[in-house]
Amino acid sequence: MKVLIVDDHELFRSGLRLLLKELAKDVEFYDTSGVDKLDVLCDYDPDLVLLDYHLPCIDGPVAISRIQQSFPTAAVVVLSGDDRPTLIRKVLDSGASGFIPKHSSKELLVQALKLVLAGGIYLPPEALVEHDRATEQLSEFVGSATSNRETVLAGLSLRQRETTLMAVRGATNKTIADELNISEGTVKAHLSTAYKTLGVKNRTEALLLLAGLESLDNPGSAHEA
Amino acid sequence: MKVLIVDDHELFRSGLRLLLKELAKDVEFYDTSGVDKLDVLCDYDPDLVLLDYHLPCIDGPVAISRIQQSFPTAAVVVLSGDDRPTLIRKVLDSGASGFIPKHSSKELLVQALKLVLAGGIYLPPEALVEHDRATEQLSEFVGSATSNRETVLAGLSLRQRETTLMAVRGATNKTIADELNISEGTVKAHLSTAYKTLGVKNRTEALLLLAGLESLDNPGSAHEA
DNA sequence: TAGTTACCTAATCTTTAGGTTAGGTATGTG
DNA sequence: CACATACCTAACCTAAAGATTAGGTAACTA
Repeated sequence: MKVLIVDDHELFRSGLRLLLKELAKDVEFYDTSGVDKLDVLCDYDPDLVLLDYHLPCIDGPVAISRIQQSFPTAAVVVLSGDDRPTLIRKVLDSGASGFIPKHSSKELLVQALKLVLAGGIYLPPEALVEHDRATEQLSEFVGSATSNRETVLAGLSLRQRETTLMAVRGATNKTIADELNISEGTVKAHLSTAYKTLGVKNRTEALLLLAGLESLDNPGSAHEA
Repeated sequence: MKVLIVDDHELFRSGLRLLLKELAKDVEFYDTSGVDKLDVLCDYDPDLVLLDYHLPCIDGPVAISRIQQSFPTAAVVVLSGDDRPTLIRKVLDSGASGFIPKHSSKELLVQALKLVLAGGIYLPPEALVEHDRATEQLSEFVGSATSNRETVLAGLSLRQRETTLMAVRGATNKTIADELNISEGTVKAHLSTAYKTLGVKNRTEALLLLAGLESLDNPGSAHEA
C-alpha cells in the first residue's frame, strides 16, 4: 500500500511513518512538505494521503482539492491539532474521507485509517458535540419537502390542491368546506380524487408524502435508493 | 469482549455472530430479539451493542436511550437497511457511536466496529452526500422534529406511544390492532388518550406535532376567497 | 385492609372521512 | 352540431376514526 504524507514538519512526518508501520507490513511511504510539490509525484498514485491541515501558505480546502485532482483514487485524511466542529465539517465537505485530531491515541489513528481504507469515513467524537445546538444540519428534509411538494402537487387541479393542503395542515372537511364556501361533500370528492392521483389512501399518508417523510422512520413504504 | 446483538431476525443475528468472530478471538456473544427483554441482561454489561434500528413496535431513538440506560459503558452501534442522511443524523444525535448500513461490506463493518471500540464514531459516506447542498441551513426542522419527538412522547405510556407512532406512520387502527394483537377498540382508546395528552385532535395533528411541522406552510396558490 | 392511581383492555355510540355516482359548466374538436 | 374532456359541484352510503364508559390488574399508600 502506498501512503503519502503531506506535512511541513519533518519530525512529525517521520513519527507518523513509524506509527503507520502497524497499519500494514507492505507500506510504501513518500512524504513531502507541501502541496505545491505534488507534480513531482504524479506517477506515485498513493492509496492514502495524510494531510496536515495547517500548511503554511495554502488554504486547507484548496489543498484537499488539489490532492484529489492529482490522485483521484486516493483517500484523503486530514490531521489537525484544531478539532473544532466547524473545521471538521469544512474538511469533510471538501471531500476528505476522515479527520483525525492530533491528540488522538495511536490506536484510534490506526483504526480510523483502516476504516478509511475500507471505504468508510471517519468522524471524531468532537464533530458531534456541537451539532445539536450549534449549526449546520442537513435539511434534506426541508429541501425535499418543498421540492417534492411542488412536483407532486403539480398533478392536481386548483380545488384539489387547496383542499389537500388544508387537510394536510390539520383542517377538517367541514372547516375546509366553510373556508371555501362549498359543501362538505364537495370537499370529500376533491380529496378523494386528489388521493387517487397522489397514490395515497388518506390524509395521513398524504401528509407523509407531502412532508417528504415516507416514513417517520421505518422502511414500510419508503422508496428505495 | 462482550457483544450484545439486538435484532428481531434470528438469521441476521447468527450471521452477524459469525462475522464478528473476525473482530477478536475472545468475543462473548449474547443476543435478543427486542429491547423490552433487556432487564434480564442487567448483569451482562456488554462492551458493544449492535442494534437493529427497525425493531417492530419501538421507536429507534427510544431503543437507543433505553440501551444506554441499561448499559451506560457500552458503545451502541446501529445497523439499518435505510441509510438516508436524516436517519443517520437522528441516530447519532440519539447518542449512538456509529451507524452502519446493512449494505456495507464485511470489511467495512469490522473496521467500523474496531474504530468504535477504540473510542471513535463511525459515519458512513452516505451521511455526507446531502451535506453540501444544505449545510448552511441547519434545519431546526429536523432538529426540533427529533427532539420534540422525544420530549413529547415522554408523557405517553408504552401502548400510547406504540399506537401513536404507528398511526402517525400511516397505519390504520385495524392494522395497529392486528400488529399488537389487541382489539381495534383498544387501539382507539389508546389513541384517544394519547391525543388528549398531546393536545391534538386527531392523527393528522399528531403527525404535524411529531414531525415538528406546525406549518407545512404556504402553498403557491392556496386559499382564495 | 381499603383506597388510590396508572395502565391495558374493550364494547358502545357519534362524528368524520372517504368512495361512488351524477349533474352542471366551460372548454376544445371532429 | 355532436362529442369528448376537464373541472367543480354535491348527495348519497360505507368505512374508519374518535369519545365515552367501564372492567380488570398491578403497585403504591394510608
